[in-house]
Amino acid sequence: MRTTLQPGLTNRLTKYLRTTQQLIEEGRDAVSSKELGDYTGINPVQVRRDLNAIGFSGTRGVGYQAYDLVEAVRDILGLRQTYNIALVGAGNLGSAIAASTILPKRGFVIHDVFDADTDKIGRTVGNVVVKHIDELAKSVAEAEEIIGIIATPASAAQHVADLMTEANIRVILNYTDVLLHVPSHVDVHRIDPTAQLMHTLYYLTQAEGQEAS
Amino acid sequence: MRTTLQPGLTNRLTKYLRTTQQLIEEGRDAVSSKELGDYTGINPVQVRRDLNAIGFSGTRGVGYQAYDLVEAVRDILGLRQTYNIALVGAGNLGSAIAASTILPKRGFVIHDVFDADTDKIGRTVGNVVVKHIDELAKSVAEAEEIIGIIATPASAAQHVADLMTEANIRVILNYTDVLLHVPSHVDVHRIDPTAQLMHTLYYLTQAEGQEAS
DNA sequence: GGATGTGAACGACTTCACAGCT
DNA sequence: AGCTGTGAAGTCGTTCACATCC
Repeated sequence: MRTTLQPGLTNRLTKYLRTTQQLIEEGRDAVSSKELGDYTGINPVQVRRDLNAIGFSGTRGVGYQAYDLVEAVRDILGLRQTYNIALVGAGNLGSAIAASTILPKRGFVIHDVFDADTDKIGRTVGNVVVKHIDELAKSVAEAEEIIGIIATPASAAQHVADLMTEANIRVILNYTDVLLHVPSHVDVHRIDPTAQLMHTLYYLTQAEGQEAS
Repeated sequence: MRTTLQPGLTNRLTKYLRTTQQLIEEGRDAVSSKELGDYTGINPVQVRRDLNAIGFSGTRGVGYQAYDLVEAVRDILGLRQTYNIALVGAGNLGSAIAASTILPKRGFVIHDVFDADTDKIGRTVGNVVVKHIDELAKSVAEAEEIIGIIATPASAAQHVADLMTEANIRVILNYTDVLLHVPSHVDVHRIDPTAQLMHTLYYLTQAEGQEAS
């Protein structure tokens, strides 16, 4: 009986996963709920409740076994498989994304890179040769890609989104500034650094205002 | 009596702000709570409650006046001022960030760009001349910067974070993959595209598993 | 008709407090 | 001593349903 987990829980589990993976890289063996709470901004009690909810136990006085925790969460979230990604845009941003280690470490592989600029076709970005955007549909089908990243100039974003939709891409990561219009079965995620900034700055300026009292 | 808004609310307000601004760019005049809900993933009822909570009213049968809404939210969040940002890392990623329109549109200005590579010093990135990382403390003080962006290779990230902390930076946007250790008065935000991916893919694969029934 | 505004019930998250293991 | 595990109370967010107004 594999019941679907609640949205909030899956969200938090991914955070535990990322921070624990990184603590392991630092050589850590066990992690406490307090630590996970500090790094993720989630209440320690909530952390314990969540890990408990997925049937994972720690040892009192010590914490949770880091490696086991990672495995347990990956199992629960079904993150054992690798996903191929189609990246469109081979400029500065696209090159940076293709070269980054963040995606591969989490089981995502930039399998194809596309661009409309014929000068860029054939160049290598990351480990991948840049293809022309016209080949997107074919490549996406062949590599069974369901995730697309848009790292083009803003002016091309909607067009690329349309191409991706036609090619049966289901999830789009949008690094541009434009609001994409897509069918409801396609999930768009914006990478917007200001979202977090605005939120934080509100509290920062509030705090400053109160320091006078 | 300017009471501090609840965390959840400010978070949601920033989302309404961004999408409304972009709808305005598309020439839209009025927005409905349903639309805002669709684009932000927030329940329309919640949208109405939130706008109500900050004392902003729409017109029934029509929606909310887009321009007025933007102004109202900016007032409430105190986002009238402009913030200068210190960006460290003038490689592909740093260049892309400096050239992007996302930040300036929201009142953030990349005022200084730093790098450790002497070959890059003096080059222009975005509209800014790259300085050596040693000048960070001085520049940050002069421009009264409280926000720093780390767009360096992962190996340099912690060192840069230390420099920023010493220079009195209060908010750090971390584009690298490493877990930064900073004093508790410094806010670190990770730009991690996989966070949203993992969450979405969980539901996508769950749904596929159930299509058979 | 179409959208806002709002009461009421529900569910999720937070927090306190404390028992229990190592 | 330190950290997990958990009951219970309180707060916040979500959703349904429907009245209200343009």
